[in-house]
Amino acid sequence: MECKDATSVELSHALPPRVDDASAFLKGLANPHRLLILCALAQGERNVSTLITETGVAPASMSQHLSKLKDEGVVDFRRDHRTLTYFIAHPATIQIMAVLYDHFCARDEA
Amino acid sequence: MECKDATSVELSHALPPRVDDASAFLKGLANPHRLLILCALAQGERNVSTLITETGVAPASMSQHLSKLKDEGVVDFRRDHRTLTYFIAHPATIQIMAVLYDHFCARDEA
DNA sequence: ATGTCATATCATAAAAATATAAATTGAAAA
DNA sequence: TTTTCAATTTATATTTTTATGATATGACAT
Repeated sequence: MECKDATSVELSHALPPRVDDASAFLKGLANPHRLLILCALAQGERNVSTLITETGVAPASMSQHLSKLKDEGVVDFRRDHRTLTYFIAHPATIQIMAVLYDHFCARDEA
Repeated sequence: MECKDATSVELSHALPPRVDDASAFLKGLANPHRLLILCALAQGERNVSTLITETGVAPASMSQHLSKLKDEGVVDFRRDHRTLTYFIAHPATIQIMAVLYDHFCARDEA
């Protein structure tokens, strides 16, 4: 059996034991502000101040969102002098955003 | 510019106006029971009783989950005699589940 | 018309997610 | 060592999500 792509058979047999992890990961992305943050990070790494400016999300809220994204392994950060630089750490993130783009942006759909 | 796949440029420019819709769609999938339901539906259409048996989700809860999935356009149903047959209505759903499979099942990752 | 069965809806309670304001940390400049 | 600044943490209120039990709907068989 091929294992590179997911068929409906694999989805229904292999995914169920992992639905908790998978849904936790999806929950990490399933918020407008976090998607906005990830759109910014998709262009390249950003420090927190920049993310706050670019997205308009309030500082405390930003910290909480970044913390949640970090907990789920979606992003990671590095310390540069006294700023924290965040970046997308998980390849699945970009893949899922690509599906969203295809669905909501590439075609003109309500 | 190519439009078939999403680059980081497209993600950061095209997705932001649609983050509310995109995150609503993701929220539809971001629950263990709903993922379980979708895994069953990935094998083929199912009536509600079958879904209840296969997933172990309680009837009232099942109705609410199906209702939410329907609201987001993830699934749709058809009436057969006196049972309702649900099926996956959105192609993006399978694509996202395939990404989850790749990430959580194809590789052995914690 | 009555009963049965599949499914949905309602009402409610408990848990999780989110935003905001205030206080804290901690690295670096002065 | 005091100040400053970036970012986080804490506390709290609001909203959203979810599960459960009870009730309702609606198609079909009797």
